[in-house]
Amino acid sequence: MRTGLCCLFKEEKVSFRTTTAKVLSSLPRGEQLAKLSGICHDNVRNLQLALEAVRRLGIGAFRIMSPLFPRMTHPQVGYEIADLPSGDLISGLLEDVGNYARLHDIRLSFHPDQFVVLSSPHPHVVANSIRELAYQARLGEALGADLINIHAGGVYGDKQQALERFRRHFFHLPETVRSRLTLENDDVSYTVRDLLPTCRMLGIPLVYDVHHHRCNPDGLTVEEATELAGETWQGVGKEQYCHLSSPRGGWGGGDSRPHADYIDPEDLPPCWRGRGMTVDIEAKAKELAVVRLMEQMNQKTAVIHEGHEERPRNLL
DNA sequence: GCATGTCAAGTTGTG
DNA sequence: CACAACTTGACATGC
Repeated sequence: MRTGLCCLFKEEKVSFRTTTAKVLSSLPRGEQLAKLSGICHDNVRNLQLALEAVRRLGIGAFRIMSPLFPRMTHPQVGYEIADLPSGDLISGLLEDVGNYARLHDIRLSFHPDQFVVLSSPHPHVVANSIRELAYQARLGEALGADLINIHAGGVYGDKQQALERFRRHFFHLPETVRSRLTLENDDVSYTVRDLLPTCRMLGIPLVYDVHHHRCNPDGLTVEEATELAGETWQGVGKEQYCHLSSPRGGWGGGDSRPHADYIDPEDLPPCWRGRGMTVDIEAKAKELAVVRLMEQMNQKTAVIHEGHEERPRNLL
């Protein structure tokens, strides 16, 4: 089992810049592109720093923030890397980062946010979603990221019809997106059981979020869901991907959806240990939470193996 | 300097 | 019916 960090750091000196469409709109095009160029350049350099930190900490995967290149697909102020004054430099750096990730076996992924909805009945929503996915796929190509993970989206009163629209829209996606796209069970609408048929039909993998599954159960056990989701990865020849988090206020009454700072080791499914899989740790303490979980697992493993510490990552 | 309000986009569920 | 939650800053603005 390899652990993954999501987007940000708590203590490491890595940060990503952004800007807004509103601010950009007040500038002439030339100044817009100059400003964006500086931000994108800084962000790619920080992505390199992020991967160096991830490697140093023994983390095996990193989820890249969607706005690495902010507002790139915005209808008014959108742009291409080639439009930026430092475009060539930025493209070169992107390639370097990708090579670094490959060299050190750091798995990279994208997770577009809630505005990407392929099941929507509104054509403009779907069109915007496709544009955003194509942007993330271009970055994925440049960086060697094998995963763009999304949710199935809204239900609109009829889940089966919404999934049918999802499948129809899937075929309008460029191959660069289709070969990377994965579907994740969410905490209000779509369960593993809901998504499996669509994943099988389209030949796309299912990212199993065990916290969402516990908030939004479907009759499958954690072990069954892990196995069934795992089968969808075998067809595409990629290592299974899962998400793990702990509820901020515990599993007792109240809303258990908000994420806690750290992972309660009790929430880690025992059947995940020793399994060939990547597990993104969604916790507010970011890299501190990933490191703490790995330490706790090592301690447990060390006890099991009577004193042999420093287990290789893939045996965790 | 520091505090505060704002930020492209969708959908659902709550008050 | 309006608004917060998803994730969470970072930035621009104004004192």
